[in-house]
Formats: sequence, structure tokens, C-alpha cells
Amino acid sequence: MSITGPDEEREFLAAYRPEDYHPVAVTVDTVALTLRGGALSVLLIRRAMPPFAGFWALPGGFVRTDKTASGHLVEEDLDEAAMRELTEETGILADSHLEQLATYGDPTRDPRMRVITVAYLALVVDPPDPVSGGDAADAAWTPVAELNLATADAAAGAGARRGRPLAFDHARILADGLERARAKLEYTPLATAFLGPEFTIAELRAVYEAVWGRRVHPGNFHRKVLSVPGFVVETGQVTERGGPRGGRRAQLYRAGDARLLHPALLRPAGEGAEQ
Amino acid sequence: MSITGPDEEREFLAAYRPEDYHPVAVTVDTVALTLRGGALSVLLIRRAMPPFAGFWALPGGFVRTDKTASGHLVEEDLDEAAMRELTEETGILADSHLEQLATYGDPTRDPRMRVITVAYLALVVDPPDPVSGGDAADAAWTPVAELNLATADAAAGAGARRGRPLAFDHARILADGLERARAKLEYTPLATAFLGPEFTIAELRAVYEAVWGRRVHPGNFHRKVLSVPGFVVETGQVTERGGPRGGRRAQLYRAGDARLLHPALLRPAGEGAEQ
DNA sequence: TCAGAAATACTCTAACTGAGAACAACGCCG
DNA sequence: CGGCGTTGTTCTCAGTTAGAGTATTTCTGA
Repeated sequence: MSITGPDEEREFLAAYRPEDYHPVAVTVDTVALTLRGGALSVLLIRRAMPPFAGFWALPGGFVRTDKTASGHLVEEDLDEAAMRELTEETGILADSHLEQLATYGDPTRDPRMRVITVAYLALVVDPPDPVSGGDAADAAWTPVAELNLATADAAAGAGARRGRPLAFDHARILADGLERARAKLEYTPLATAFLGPEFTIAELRAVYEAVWGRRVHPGNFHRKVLSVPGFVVETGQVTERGGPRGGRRAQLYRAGDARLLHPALLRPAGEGAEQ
Repeated sequence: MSITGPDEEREFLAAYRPEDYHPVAVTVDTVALTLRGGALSVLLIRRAMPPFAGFWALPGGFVRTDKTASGHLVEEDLDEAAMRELTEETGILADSHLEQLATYGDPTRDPRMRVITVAYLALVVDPPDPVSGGDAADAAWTPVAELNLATADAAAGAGARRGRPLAFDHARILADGLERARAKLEYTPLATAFLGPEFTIAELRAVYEAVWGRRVHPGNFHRKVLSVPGFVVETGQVTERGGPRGGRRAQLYRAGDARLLHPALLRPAGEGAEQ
């Protein structure tokens, strides 16, 4: 199906009239989430360069459509760009989960020029401390609760209220990422992407509690998780020790092969929450 | 928070090195769905220009970042671009619903150059026949069943099997749009966006059946719709006449103010379906 | 050895589900 | 005009799932 050719190329260029166009830049930004000490945390970098120099922001950068020093053409897919930028700026590998979130193209979102950004959601298991690189002056896992984000709706325009304000429209992107994670815990086995290969039901419950920001009834959670076919599979092993303050040893489970949860684990309808 | 200025501009340009970059184009493509004669249909255009000249494709085009004849800078948001292109190419207005779907950036997806496209899902109520314009040689509402799409997974690489193949990766985008619509019928009042301001429960059920491609139990559907708070509100009116082959007059309802359906209307778990 | 803690199991009631039947109101046609 | 098929609406019933609370088991630490 190769319909490329000189004729078509000419047609296109005639219609394209590059001189009439302002350049557009395409970037990727990643909402990387993890659990650290029981708290849902997001990976932020401190911007070294203007605009928003000194502000915290989501790690990300330009999609490569350029030539290297050797003149070789670099063309990467958007997912690859997201992973590359994450590693370049923070040293963190998005090895557990990576999915596209949404694309933000408000003409005023970057004061420099027209920048359209494709946002990603990444989950990372038990990550090391980040190592800042590239345009990042610093990088850190930051508990989401410390950011004092408004709700997704309210954060849309204003950005974070108190706490550290984020650069650009990153407060909104973060809010959208959090909402996506919260929603997908309900009907997919996404929670297992926060955990290592083997985990207990209590650890799984801790993921739900951290992401949803709510207490979850241990007994009912246990029953529901085990009743969903393919969510978790028993390993037959138990933990080496009980909890640090006593308690029974727990069964260890592995993630099953289900891609969707039937029935779903719905979050309580009530409003409240957010810690 | 105006951090724009000559210094920052210079910084940015120093890092950007435009001469090292190949141009990137950003387009929008829209999966516009409607119900015509009870069949779920998608709006397609026939491409006038290469590549894929003569192929059917989703309506869409370049996001404006250009100067008009008067030299005025045109900067539109992505949503605006999607609506504009839809109307330019087909004459159809996305007045009922418009939401972003996903962004596709495979470096090989357009044989001409690097084109990143932001896909949208639009729903249209009782639309007229399209009027082709712009780069479209033709435009038509096409029943989705006629396209013989594979499932979302299988369609990813190969595009449509039999039936008319779509240009670029539009078969995959369409599959993703259909899956989004099917999923959102479950937990949002999206189905009402297929209907006019007043509708009967049976018409609402017809939307679910057309989009899901499955029969839905009339009695249970009725009960569930009325039991979800804020999904529909009674108008007190009834239809002028019963059905063409007899039958009782139906109560008329309006869309309620719920944004989420609690409890949700889950589609039957079974596989099958697709008409 | 005991108190507290955590994992797991059980109980109860309320709510919801799918399947089917029943009832109500209409158009059509003889 | 009156039965009949059609469609809208309500109801019944048994099976499943939900939330809340409690009980039991098996740990740790004092």
C-alpha cells in the first residue's frame, strides 16, 4: 500500500504552504505514580529553564523528530518519547504500566509558542530516588496529598491552590491522571501494577486506600477480590512474618490474567475523601 | 504569572535549534456517530487528495497555527479544530457531544511526513445528509456494521478486513471510538446524546442496542433506567401515537442532570455481539 | 502468657440482577 | 366495532452482590 511518490509529495506541499504556518511543538508529559510509605506519590521535577524556572512540573519534553549529530533521522513513537524523557530527566523507568492520558492543546498553555502535549500515566513499582538530569534541576517523589490539589474540575483553570503550584497546566494534567487511576482501579486489575510480582490482599487493599484516599472494609475487600475471576491467583506461600505490630501471616498472591474486573470493585459513592 | 520575555525566548530558542528538527504536523480526526434508521453509523469522507486518494477516511485536517490573508494569527484549541474540520468537510455540526479520544503518533502512520493526530468522538442527533467540502470528494453516513471491522485488538494493525478499507490508521481510530462509546453507555448518560430533547425509554433502549449490537431486555431496562437517579426525568407527556404496528403510547422523558450512572447499566458479559 | 494486631471467615439484611409473566393501551384489519 | 397482534409498563421470583458487623485464627511484642 505504498502510495508515496513524487506526485503526491508535490500535491501535499502545494497544499501545506509551510510559510503560512507557525511551528508547532509536540511534547510528552508523564504523571508517574507510585506508593512510598503508604502514600500515593507523583514524580515531579524542578524546572531549570524558563518559563516557570524553579517551578515544579511533570517530567517530559519534546518528541524527537530531529537529526542526531550523525545525521541519522530519529523518529520515535509517542510512548517511546514518554519513557525516554522520564528516564532522562529522573532516571526512573516506567516498567510497570504506561498508558496515554489525554492531549492538551490550548494555544495559551505555553507562553513561548504553540506547544501541544500528549500526557501519559505511568505506574512504577518500589522505585529508587530519582536522579535529576536534562533540563531538570531537581526531581522528587512527592506525596499527592501535599500538593493540595483542588478537585479535577476546580483545578482545571486555577492550578493548585496552596502547596506548590505546578508549571503550565500540569495541575490539571495531574488531576486528570489521578482521576484516571482512581477510575481504573474499579474495573481493571491496575492496582497490581503498583505492587511487585507477589503481594498480599492487605497490600492490594493499601493500594486502593492510597489511590482512592478512603478506608476500605478489609473483610469485604478480601471476599470481593477473591470472587473476581482472574484478578489474583494464590501462590500457596505465606509471608515470612506477620505485621510489625503482630498479626497473622498473609497468603501471597500473583496478578491473574484478567484484563477487566467482573464484578467491578466500585468505590463508595460518597463525596468526601482526598485523604 | 507572565514569565514571558526576551530572555526566556532566547533561552528557548537556544535549546530548540529549529534547524535540527523536522516539521511536525498536528491534525484532528473525528469519529462522528449517529443513529440512522436504527443503525449505528459513522461519518466518512472520500479522500480527494493523495495519499489514500479515493479511500474512505474519518473527517479531519490540520490544526490551525497559521496566518490568514490579513496576516492575523489564527490559534485554535484542539476541540475547535475538530469541530471546524468536521463542518468544513461534511457540513455536519457536532452539537450534541464532543470529547477527545486519543492521540496517534506512529512515525509511519502518514507516508508524507510526521503527522500526529488527535482523535475525537462526536455524537450527532438526527443529522442531515452530509455535504462534502474542502479536501473531501464525497461524504456519507455509513452503517458501522457494513465496515466489517475486526475487533479493536485485531483491527489495530491490519485495518478493516473486507468491506471498504479506511485510509491511514483510521480503522483503529474508529475501533477505539466505538469501544469508547460502548463503554461510556454503561456508566454515563451518553446515550441521551444520540437523541433529541424528548425521548421514550424504548428509543433510549434502541440506542443501547444499536451501539452495543445486542438485544436488551425491555422490562429490566425500563426498571433500571428509572431507578438511576438523574438519568431521565419524566415530562408528563406521552407520544402522539403508538407504534406503526400498534402498541401503547409511551411516556416522554428528558435527560436528567446526572453525569454518572449509579448504579451503572452494565452490558452483558458474553462475547459475541457486533450485530 | 497475655494483650493487641492483622488476616481471614462468617452472618445478616438490603439491594440489585436476569428471566419471565402479566397487565395496559394502542393500531390494524376484517 | 371487536378481536388480535404489538408495544409500553409493571410485577414476581430466585440467584447474586453489597455493606456492616462480628467471630476466629495466628501472629508479635511486652
